[in-house]
Amino acid sequence: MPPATMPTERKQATREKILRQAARAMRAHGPAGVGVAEIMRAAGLTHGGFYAHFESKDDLVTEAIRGMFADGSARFASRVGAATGIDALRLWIDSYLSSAHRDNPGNGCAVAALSGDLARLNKSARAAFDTGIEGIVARYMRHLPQREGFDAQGFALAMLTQMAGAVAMARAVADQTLSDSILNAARQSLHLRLNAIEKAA
Amino acid sequence: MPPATMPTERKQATREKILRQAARAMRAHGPAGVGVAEIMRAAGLTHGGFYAHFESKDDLVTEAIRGMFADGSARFASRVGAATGIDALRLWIDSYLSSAHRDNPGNGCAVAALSGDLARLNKSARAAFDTGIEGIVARYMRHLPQREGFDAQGFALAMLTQMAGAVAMARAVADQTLSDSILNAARQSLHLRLNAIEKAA
DNA sequence: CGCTAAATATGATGGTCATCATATTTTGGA
DNA sequence: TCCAAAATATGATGACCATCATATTTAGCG
Repeated sequence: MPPATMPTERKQATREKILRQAARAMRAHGPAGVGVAEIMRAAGLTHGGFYAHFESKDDLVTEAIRGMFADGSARFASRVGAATGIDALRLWIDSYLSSAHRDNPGNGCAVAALSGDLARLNKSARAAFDTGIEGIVARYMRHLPQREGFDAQGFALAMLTQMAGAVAMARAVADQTLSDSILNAARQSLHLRLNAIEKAA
Repeated sequence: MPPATMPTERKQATREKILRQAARAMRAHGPAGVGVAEIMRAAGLTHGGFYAHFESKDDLVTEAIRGMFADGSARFASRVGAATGIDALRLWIDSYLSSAHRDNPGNGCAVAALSGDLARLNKSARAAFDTGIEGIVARYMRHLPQREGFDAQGFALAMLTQMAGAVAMARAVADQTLSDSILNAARQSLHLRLNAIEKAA
């Protein structure tokens, strides 16, 4: 009989299946826009067993947010490949500000999908979000020059808010032409700024 | 007896009181995060009379969004005063990316407050949002140079997504220092871009 | 093959919400 | 002062949701 702190493999797998579906549904419909029963159904289970895996829905939200940022980290690595420095960021920007990302919030960036909801979530969810954002900023900074007179952290933050804001707004508007213009404008703007950084090297 | 198409003044005033409270509460807690009863209570009424003023909650949401953009237009004029051109935009950026705006979503910009929720709202609410965004872009463009080789509309869109994204993220994070850094980074970034536009004149 | 504990399912409970039918109050004119 | 119509209030209905108590199923071990 394994102790309670060492869950069996089946339970662990089920927990991860729930988390995956929760992360997808919450990015698509908002944490409050999806019910426990629906998540469990998507995971191929029924609603009652939920509390064997999570203390509460709030607990699930927090864990799902952590998972989203982990996914995002993997996505960055996969999209950027072997590129480094400004070139890596250029690849990432084009992938992020794409219609594919806009049209698939369930598998996309947590910041773009959830920024609006987070102010209404509890402390632990917001702490998980903070940690995730700090991770993203650190990642961007690794690809930015560290030199006098250039605020790499400030640039990373501005870049992230620009990208997430653009995708959120591109999802919000109803008119597709306007939506495409939003993505293109942000992409253009970021490439210009990266060119300026490179030239000033 | 006035015809139904000419509402009495009292009814009109009540309708506007409801709309004002709805706009405030929805920006603070999201359209789905506030109930009809709560809005009516904030307006000094009880929940049942609501349907004498609005067809449905969705109808209220749409009308409230329209009102938020009208407020935003007035706020821009008031903050910018007599300034024009890039100087006007500089004043607006500093006002928008302030802790005062971040800490008061109920009276702030609809784009920053609602972008995340809009993808989940119905068609008419999203159409009202589109119209509002087009108005903002037109306003920004009036203060930008119209010259060859400069995409004023693109810049206006990029500026709006940067600002709204930064405020949304500044509201989302729990750590106040990080939140302040986000606002400062976006402000810095926008001022640099405006300086470049001015210098290239 | 059968037993035990873990894992999952069923069904219920209390709460909240939008909506609406009906009742009461308020207003402005005779 | 009183009345009709408009404006607002009361209370109910059905739907949905998180949570939980209890029942059933499944997996591994003897």
